Amino acid sequence: MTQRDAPVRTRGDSGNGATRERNEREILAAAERVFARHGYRGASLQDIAEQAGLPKSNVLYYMGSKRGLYIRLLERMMARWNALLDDISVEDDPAEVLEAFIRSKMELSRRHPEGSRLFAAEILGGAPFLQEYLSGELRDWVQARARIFEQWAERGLMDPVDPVWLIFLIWSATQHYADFEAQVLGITGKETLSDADVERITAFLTQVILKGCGVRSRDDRVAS
Amino acid sequence: MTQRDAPVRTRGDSGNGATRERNEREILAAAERVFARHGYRGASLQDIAEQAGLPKSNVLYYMGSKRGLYIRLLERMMARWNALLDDISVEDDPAEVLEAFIRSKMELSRRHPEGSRLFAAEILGGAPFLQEYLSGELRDWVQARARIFEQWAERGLMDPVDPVWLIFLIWSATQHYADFEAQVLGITGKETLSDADVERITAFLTQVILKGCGVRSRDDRVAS
DNA sequence: ATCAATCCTGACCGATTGGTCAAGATAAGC
DNA sequence: GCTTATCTTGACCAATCGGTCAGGATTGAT
Repeated sequence: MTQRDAPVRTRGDSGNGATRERNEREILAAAERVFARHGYRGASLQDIAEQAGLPKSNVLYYMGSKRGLYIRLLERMMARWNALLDDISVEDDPAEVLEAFIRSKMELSRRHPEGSRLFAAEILGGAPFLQEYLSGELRDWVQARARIFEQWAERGLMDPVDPVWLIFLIWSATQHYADFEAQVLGITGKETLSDADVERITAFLTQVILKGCGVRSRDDRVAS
Repeated sequence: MTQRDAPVRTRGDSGNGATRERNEREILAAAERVFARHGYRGASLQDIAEQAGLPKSNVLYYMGSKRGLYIRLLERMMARWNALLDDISVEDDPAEVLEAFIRSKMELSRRHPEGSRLFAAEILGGAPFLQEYLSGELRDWVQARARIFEQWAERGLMDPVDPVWLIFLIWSATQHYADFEAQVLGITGKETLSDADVERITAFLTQVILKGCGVRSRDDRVAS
């Protein structure tokens, strides 16, 4: 019952510190795959350990517990997410902002499909570990964006659509290609989605959503 | 290893047949909840049995095996899905068809949120039980719709957008409110989505998607 | 070379997993 | 009232679960 100290590596990170780093990376990658595929309960440390090429004990040595490993993965994904949430202002061009919004979200789903699916599985299961984040940080972020969208609408730069539903629309449409990849591939008959496919999808979503919201570029504001 | 016959109830379904029916319904409902929340691997028969108010042995008596129960639930959900896939023709009005498409998909997600999440969890896990369905039946269905959308575009009734991406857009946007319910509620601060909320969301999606695809009603075809 | 800290892992733990089975309870047909 | 088929369930099984721990291997500083 004594607390096992997390190994603190103050110095000498070269040498075998490289092993540690590689092992941790391998474990995190394997765990992300397994948790994404089977959810928190359905994932087994044995499975994760095998995919990481390590004995199960070693996984626990590095990560402490299944729960801790899972939370660490969630936090890593939230960090990736926050990294692309730069501030926007009412003065920005709606078309540019929305396109950048769609594009960056699409890139995130593409660059980290397993993390995206891990997040999806967490929400699907009722978000037991993320409820605070959703109704706290993320909620504030959404509210802030929503207010800007409304101001754009007041200035006639876009239709007066409900900004929160708009954000959900963009999230769902972009996340779909990571979370439902199996469905997309099965229906299209492709084995993978190429960069060109993703580019076409991004362009399609941008076009439909911007047009659908009546977004006018700042340049042709006069010509309604 | 002898095959356990599925109890065949040829006659006398009244009387205690009602018990059977009620038990089966209860088990299926409980199983849908548990599988949706935790995925196939993460769900436990013990949990399902408790939620159904029956001993675990009884669940196995009715359903045979975990795998069989899961497949039965998937098939029930596919049946619900197929029930609203009525045929459409090039002669139909694109605006009407697309709105009905969005609306019926939205209603399905609302009426059977657990089933929707069960389906989502299956796809998230790589669709191990549904791959044939996806690359078979469903693919054909999508291709057929896609061809009609293209013909509408040729006739100038809508923009020449890629019809498959359009179908995915509608699927993702509507399914989002069931699958990511926890996120939607957390961010909006609501406890549930009311009928009025759903109606507003449906109207929003219809408006944005139809406008975004440049759908013109058959009536004002002349006035482009 | 020595010593202490860190790393690594096989053996093991109680709990839980999906599934089996035998035996008792219940109901229907004659 | 008896027989037969269906229903119900606690006891039980091997396998796997997350986690612990002792102790050997490895490493870096001196």
